Amino acid sequence: MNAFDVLQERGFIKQVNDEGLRERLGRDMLTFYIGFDPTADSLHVGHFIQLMAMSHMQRAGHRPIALVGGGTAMVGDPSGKTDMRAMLSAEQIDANAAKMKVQMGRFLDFSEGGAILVNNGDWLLGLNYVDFLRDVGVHFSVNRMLAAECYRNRLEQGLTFFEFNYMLMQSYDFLHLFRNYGCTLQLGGDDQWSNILAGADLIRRVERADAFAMTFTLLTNADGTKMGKTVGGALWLDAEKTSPYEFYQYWRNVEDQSVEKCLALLTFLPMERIAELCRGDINEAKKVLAYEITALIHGAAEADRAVEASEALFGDGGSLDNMPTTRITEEDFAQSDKLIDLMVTSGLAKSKGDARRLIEGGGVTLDGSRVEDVLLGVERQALVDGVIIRKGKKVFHRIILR
RNA sequence: GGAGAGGUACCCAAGUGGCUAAAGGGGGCAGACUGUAAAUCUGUUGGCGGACGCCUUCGCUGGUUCGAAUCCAGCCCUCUCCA
Repeated sequence: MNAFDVLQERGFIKQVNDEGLRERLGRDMLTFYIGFDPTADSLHVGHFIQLMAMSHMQRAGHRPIALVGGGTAMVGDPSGKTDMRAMLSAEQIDANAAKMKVQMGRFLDFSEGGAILVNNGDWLLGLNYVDFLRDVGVHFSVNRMLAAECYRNRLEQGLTFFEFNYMLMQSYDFLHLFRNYGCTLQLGGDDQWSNILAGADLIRRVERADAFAMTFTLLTNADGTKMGKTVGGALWLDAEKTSPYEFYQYWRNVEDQSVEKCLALLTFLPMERIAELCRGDINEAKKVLAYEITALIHGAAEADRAVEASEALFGDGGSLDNMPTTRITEEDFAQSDKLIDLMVTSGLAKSKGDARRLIEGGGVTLDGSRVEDVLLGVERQALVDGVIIRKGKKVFHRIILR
């Protein structure tokens, strides 16, 4: 099946610069790339959707290049941002890039003849300023750049010349990959549209060759806000930063309206199967969604454990072994046996005041019974056996004295 | 460099001497209703102590005052117009 059709059917495609792309994807093996900013030490859901797209493309026979922006991260993309980004050191960027590659390995086959990983720092950092201006800078019209959507709000907030150059750097990346790997297609999030287009235009001008641009839909909730936000910030793909249980729960709680979209974009289930699932009990479809995504990111074993823990808490049966657990020591217990203190040490409450308010509001349960007394102490023996504190409907924590 | 406007809690935003831990909205958290969904309604949203209480907070540093987010001085930062 044509990779273009697969991506379109699944709802990935937002914009394409040239109608001829579909035909090319059906006829030739194309080399394409997506850039990833190594600004954090883990990928998140926003990257996830792009990795899925790359994987679909690779399965259809095209060659992916994953570009880590070690050079561009030194500047920071101003698109859609309201402030200049914090600048990262070269060491941080390298460390982040290394972690990201491991995560990408779940989606891409980096073996011989497969996907390629490159770092644009390799060619950007050594550029000569004047040469660059003469070779690349001449092809850019400041007037047009300023008119671009991606700079609009920055014109009000203030945009430094430093950041203004980001577009040239990313465009040069595309040109470089075209020259060295025959890369003719760049994919990315829709916020990258201007940057990607600029690169394709550069190739057309300098090399007189076809270059394609395609962007993906942003994963949003029904109300238009970005999906993948959690209390702690982003929903990370790294198990250390977002536990498989939390990850599973996030998808288990996705709003009904988004289930079908997420199944199409974030799992490899066949479209017929997805349609069938969504025609049935949407709540069951959501379980499949959560399981599939978790298995994709963390492996089937972790996904099973997340399901087990969830069933233990929300349904009957299942095992409690996978619940977030805090162990306290005899000294901790000697300091205080108060429930509110346990809630603070386990992270269920930000402060004692917070814990107290939660109890007063009737939001805390200890081993299944609602807590009424703010000053409640917990028995030593109960703690040795392990108590389960529940905050609200969904947040559980086990505490064991040891 | 010159002129003007402004910096208040997670965000937006009111407040211009005591009644202000600081209106209102958003967001967050919790309760009710549900399906671990959405929508809706209610409560809550600085810290510490059982409560009456105490401590810290309105860009920063000093000052005036019995008393300051609020008045004064200096400094830092942001925006707008001019150069």
